[in-house]
Amino acid sequence: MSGARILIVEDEPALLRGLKDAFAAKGFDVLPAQDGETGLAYALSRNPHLILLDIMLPRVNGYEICRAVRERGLEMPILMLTAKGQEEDIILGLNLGADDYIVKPFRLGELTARVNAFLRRSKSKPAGSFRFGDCELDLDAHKLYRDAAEVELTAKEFKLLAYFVSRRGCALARNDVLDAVWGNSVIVTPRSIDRCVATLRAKIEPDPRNPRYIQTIRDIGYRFEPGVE
Amino acid sequence: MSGARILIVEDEPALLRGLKDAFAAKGFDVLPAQDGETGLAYALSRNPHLILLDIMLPRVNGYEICRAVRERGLEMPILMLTAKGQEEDIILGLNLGADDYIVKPFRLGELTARVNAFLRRSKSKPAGSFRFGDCELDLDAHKLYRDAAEVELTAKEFKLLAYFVSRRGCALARNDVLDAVWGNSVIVTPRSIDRCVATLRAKIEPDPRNPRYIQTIRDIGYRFEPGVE
DNA sequence: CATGCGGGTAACAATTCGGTAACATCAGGC
DNA sequence: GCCTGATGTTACCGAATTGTTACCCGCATG
Repeated sequence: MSGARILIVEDEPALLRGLKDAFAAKGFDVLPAQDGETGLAYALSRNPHLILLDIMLPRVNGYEICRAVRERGLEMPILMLTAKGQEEDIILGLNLGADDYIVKPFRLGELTARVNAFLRRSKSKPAGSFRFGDCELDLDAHKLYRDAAEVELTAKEFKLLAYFVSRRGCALARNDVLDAVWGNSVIVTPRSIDRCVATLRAKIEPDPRNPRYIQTIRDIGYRFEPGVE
Repeated sequence: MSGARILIVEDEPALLRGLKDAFAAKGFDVLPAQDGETGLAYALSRNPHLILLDIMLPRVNGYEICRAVRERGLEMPILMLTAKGQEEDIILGLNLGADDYIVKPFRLGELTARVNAFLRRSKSKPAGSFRFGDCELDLDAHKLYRDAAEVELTAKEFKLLAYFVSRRGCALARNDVLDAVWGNSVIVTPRSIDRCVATLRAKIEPDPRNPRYIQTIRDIGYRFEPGVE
């Protein structure tokens, strides 16, 4: 998480300095702003990964900054940081597109934990690994393990399984699967899906004749259900 | 418009009920759980779009649920909801993969604003689900649950029920139903509708001979009435 | 060039779904 | 209360969908 660029907009010099030092010490790249105008300018021009935003600011207040940022389609997390603890203020802030609303005085530990929580979420991590039943799909290494033994998957099978995993629990129409796994430009018989599903089942299902993970929905397509073990 | 599915895990009956009613009134589909064990089972099997999680729970506590959910690669927002306001608790919760940590007592308005903020941010726009009586129709998974038990629906039945749900409370002429569910190109006997309605009733009505949800309007067609509880 | 493999198609079997028909029942008009 | 048309119910069958097996084509490799 280190290396993330955080914009901190806070007009009180002592607090701004404290926050700046604290986050810088944790390895963040801090962008400090002492008033609303420069804060907004930074938000729009420097593409911070996250914004800590005081509300009571000279020139442009935090609400306006929040709205302006969202109006331009920017979607980085915004954490409002303020002494105004009235419920209406909080709701207003959240409805303007803020993601969190932290009331002063706050503890630094909690603040950084919340910041990390948001950065963790916004960091896209398509890779990783996923476990279901006695299988583990390693998305980084492109490998499937079953009971700690590696199972060979062909490229198509892997892509299909990865797609299933990413949309677990959802009914997937044949056309969606075709678009996502085969690509919408290629022209293949829809039966190719069934074929590929069959080979996948043979490799991951405890009982391929009675599929448990890859269920078929007649007239629709398939659904991948890791389920509860 | 069907709403997002929210899992609420809370052991105090009064609070659970209050939250359930409040969110249901806002159009959410609420999945209530009174203890950690069922909460975890729901979280893993029912794919909620967001989880409200009490920490102090009988059997399995909120931290464990949170960790178990994240370990399986599930990424829905988790909002912890608890009386433990110590900074260490908050940090622990957030580091375990929770997205927000709300200290009791809290205001309902603030809670719903935070819930909305997270749902707004979640990228995919799921179709959501819809609850009526003891049934829940999951539009994403193409599944129907009745009393937490899955009921198998055929593709036609599902499409018909989904259409009914989308036009709940309206009188629906046979021709409208035919166009919407069968497609205006296919030519079928109007009786096919009755047939399909009959099988649907058998699956969702408490007393299929005295339909409560799918009412027939003589000489017109049908009307789906989820009713109030 | 043979060989092996990935993966797509074709053919066949098994299953299920959904339409239709036929009969029963119900509701409303007279 | 009877008649009539509309809807509920049941049974059945054709057809479409999917599972399964076999085969073929293109490509990489030695």
